[in-house]
Amino acid sequence: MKSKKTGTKPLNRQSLDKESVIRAAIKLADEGGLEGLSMRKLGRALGVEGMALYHHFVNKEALIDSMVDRIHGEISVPTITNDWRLSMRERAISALKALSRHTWAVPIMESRKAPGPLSMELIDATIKIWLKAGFSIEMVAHLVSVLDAYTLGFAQQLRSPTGSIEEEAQMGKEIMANFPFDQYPHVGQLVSEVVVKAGYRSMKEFEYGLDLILDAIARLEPGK
Amino acid sequence: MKSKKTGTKPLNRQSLDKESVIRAAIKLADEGGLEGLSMRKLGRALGVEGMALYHHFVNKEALIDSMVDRIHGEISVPTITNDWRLSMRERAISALKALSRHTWAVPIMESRKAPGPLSMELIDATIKIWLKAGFSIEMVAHLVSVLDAYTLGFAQQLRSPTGSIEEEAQMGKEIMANFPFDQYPHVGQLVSEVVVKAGYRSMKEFEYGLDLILDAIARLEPGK
DNA sequence: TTCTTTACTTTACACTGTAAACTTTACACC
DNA sequence: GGTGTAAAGTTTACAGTGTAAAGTAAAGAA
Repeated sequence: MKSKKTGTKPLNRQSLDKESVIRAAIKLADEGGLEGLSMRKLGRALGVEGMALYHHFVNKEALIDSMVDRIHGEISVPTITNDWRLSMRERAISALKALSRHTWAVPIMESRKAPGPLSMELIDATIKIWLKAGFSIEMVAHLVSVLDAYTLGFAQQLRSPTGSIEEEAQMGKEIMANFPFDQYPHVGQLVSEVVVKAGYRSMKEFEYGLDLILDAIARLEPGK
Repeated sequence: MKSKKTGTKPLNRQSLDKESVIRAAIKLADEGGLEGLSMRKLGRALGVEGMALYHHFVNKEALIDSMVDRIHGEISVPTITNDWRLSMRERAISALKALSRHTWAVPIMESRKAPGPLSMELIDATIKIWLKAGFSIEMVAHLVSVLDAYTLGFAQQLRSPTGSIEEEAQMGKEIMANFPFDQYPHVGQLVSEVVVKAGYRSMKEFEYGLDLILDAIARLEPGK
């Protein structure tokens, strides 16, 4: 508490480093969801007591912040081209892929208190492209909002309670077996004629809405 | 376990009924989020021990299923008119209002194992309108998907960690105060020129994207 | 009065996040 | 070397969680 002349900071032995903790935490969450991630389990996975993690993260929230930022980092930062449509299409598809790899992240992607550097990087590059395409800053806000909302919402809809695709297919059949067609005829039609098909709620389905929105934006392009 | 000739079912004294439990649970979740809702707290709010609730719901999941269905019930079922655009616009706005009243519900709206009757009612009526407008059932699947994804995703973005609007405004100022403008110039521009303004992330912002999508759909209308 | 059914309570258990105090280790400086 | 310091990891503890299992009480039927 008194003098601290030691300029060189002592970097003691450490079996834990932030990066590997975050990686292990994401792995656990991928397997068992966010509620399947506990500090003790995570510690065990790293060969350490749960409390040891508190030397690297002030609390679980901080750890989750880092996890979320790393997911943002998995979304490919759009490169500057003269084709904003292509850039944005790729960005959205990359985002959806990242989110479906880590469905636990979907509900918390946009609602963290402290946006990390990777997410800032991504959003900055995105805005830059819109501006380069000639849209006003107010317009850019609208465009980012609508595209991110659609992507996030679609990813949300992918989150099934079962998890695996096979289980979902199995469940779909069970639902069909005793579906009250007389009560909800239109849902019945949609389920039996469309939903049951493989590929529903797939990347193709996502791209349909994405292109619909991108087309609409293209019609707003300045100078068109 | 043997004979049960008693035709009249004995409805003993009961201080609890499903409906009021669900209402109280929603109130608790509105105030403290889903993670602020515990069986014991809910019991306390109802003047009863937490375990008493398990006579009305097999477990907490079942209770949450009921809560979610009730939120679906707060979304106004679109009425049949000859103007699908108006119906769908109202439906989406009503949905967003319901979701912003109950932000805890957003991440779990579409991912429940057992869709309740109120949500089935709503989706059935919605599909009916699309079909009446002349869209094919495959197309209806696309349209429902894109509109619900956008609505859900926008609601998701409304979920702030702080909760109250005032707190958010306060936080916005703090962020602005030491924002690294040199590092993320474009985000900086967007934040300082658009985000800070009141009304960003408001119903108006939602309607912008909504109309963009509805316009795009209108261009696909059969016979146009 | 006694029996049955149901609503609710009590007790218990394994699990959660994390505060506080402890032990161990590694280096800096004498 | 010895000594001091600080960080890394462990132990213990506490309040809170969902819920299984067993107990209690009250209302109606016989």
